[in-house]
Amino acid sequence: MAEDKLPARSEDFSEWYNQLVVRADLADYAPVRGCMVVKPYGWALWENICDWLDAEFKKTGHVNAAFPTLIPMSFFEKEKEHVEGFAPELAVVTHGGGAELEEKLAVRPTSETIIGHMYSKWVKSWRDLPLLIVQWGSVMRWELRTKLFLRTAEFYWHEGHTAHADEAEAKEEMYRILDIYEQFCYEQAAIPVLKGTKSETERFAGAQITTSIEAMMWDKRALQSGTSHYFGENFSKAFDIQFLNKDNQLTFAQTTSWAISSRIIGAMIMVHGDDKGLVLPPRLAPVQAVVVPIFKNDDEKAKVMDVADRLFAELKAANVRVKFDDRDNVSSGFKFNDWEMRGVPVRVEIGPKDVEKGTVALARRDKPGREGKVFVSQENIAQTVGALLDEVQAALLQRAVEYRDANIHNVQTYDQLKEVVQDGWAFAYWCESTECEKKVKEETKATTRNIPFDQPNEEGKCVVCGKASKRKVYFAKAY
RNA sequence: CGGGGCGUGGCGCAGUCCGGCUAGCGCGCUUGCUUUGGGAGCAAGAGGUCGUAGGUUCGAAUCCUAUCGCCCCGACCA
Repeated sequence: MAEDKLPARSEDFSEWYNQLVVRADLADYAPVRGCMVVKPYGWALWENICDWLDAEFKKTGHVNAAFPTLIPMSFFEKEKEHVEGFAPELAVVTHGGGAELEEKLAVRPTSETIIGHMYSKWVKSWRDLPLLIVQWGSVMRWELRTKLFLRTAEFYWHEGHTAHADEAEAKEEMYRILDIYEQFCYEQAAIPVLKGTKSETERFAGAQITTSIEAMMWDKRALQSGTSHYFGENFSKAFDIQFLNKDNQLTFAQTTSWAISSRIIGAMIMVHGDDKGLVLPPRLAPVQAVVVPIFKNDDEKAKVMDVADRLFAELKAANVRVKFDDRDNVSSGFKFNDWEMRGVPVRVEIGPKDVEKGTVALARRDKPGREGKVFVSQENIAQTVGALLDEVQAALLQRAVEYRDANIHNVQTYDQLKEVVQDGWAFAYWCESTECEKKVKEETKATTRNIPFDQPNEEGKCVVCGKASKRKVYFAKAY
């Protein structure tokens, strides 16, 4: 049954990923080039991600709204850098109702322009600020090479767009959101991320400052997992977002935008997954525990089902997201493998021997095979499972932190840098010049990921050119 | 856009060079019986105008022409 197994993660990481996404039932290939269909299981995972973030945004004063999918082409021309950044990947609607349109419409690749246009109508007084709006939806970028969740032509996300009266407040907003993203990654997704500022070349088209969280995948490549931008007056000038301040002076608003996309699902796959399939962090897993009954004949079945039903009900009553696998057309061995492929954190196995002894077998997904299996009492099953879920959540994060830290290397020389980025991340002083950054990219394919905020106030030498430099940056090959 | 590969039941493929009978195989699917503590077995079934259009021929999955699409590697990217 070799064809039932995934390709080994260590043999062909890319193929492992491609097959895993489909076989874990997260998504399927759509009939449109580069697009995916997110299946119910994948969407349930996405909803759990969105629910947590949505609650945090609301706690911090944000509100949700919806803007159109289609944006007049002329809007893109208003901000020079923005149009240069996005024009190549726009999908454009040229016809409507059977006739050619007078003005072509772009399918939104991001919504700064149309939201900027509306903000100019809505912002007249300092009393209208801050304006803190989040849009949940999808956007489209005509990517040349796509991969499910990581880079598809259409992807799902939330995009926050805020307008503020002054610079300090806008910057505070940018950092506040980045902190929420960081907290989400550590506490919910069990993905350790590194916060920092993007270099000028890696900056969002039209931003003055782009901050990001960067995560290390299992193959040690970096994945930008969330971004938060400060625009200064770039967009408010382009779209004329002006208000009268308390001193009756006409002032341009300060704006920000920020996003986490469905790409974060790709990050979870590539950080936690193993040769048996997906491994989901308990807090976000659509199914946290699955009950698998095991029996040989009708007599056993009756006894086992009776207990399994009871345990299932207890777990459900304790608000564990639990599933009862009562399929009678597949063997229990098949079910074990099936739920492992889907990444369910805890499996509760109940067979005739357990019924006799008053036990169940608990298998934790992060430790496959016998190592992760323990027999526990049926008493207080919800408590036991709940504690195990917490343990798995913590173990996943710890493993990911250790892996990340073991593969980031401080480097002093350019030769060291070149070697390290072949299979890891390099952390080094950099003079922040585009030339040095470009040289590294051309010679190693590694790019600067971000410059961490908190750095000791020390002076070093740029790892590329040797010039005096104050801050260190992460270099890594990125997705 | 440059290089490479591929379109044949739901999926993965064989057959194409060298045209020939009713287009095969594995997985999956349906039904039945036996099974179920790590990917079960047997039996009987359902399912294909061979990417599309045209041409050559007594006869085309196979040869010719055109066309569409997909995948992989590179350049670009959340």
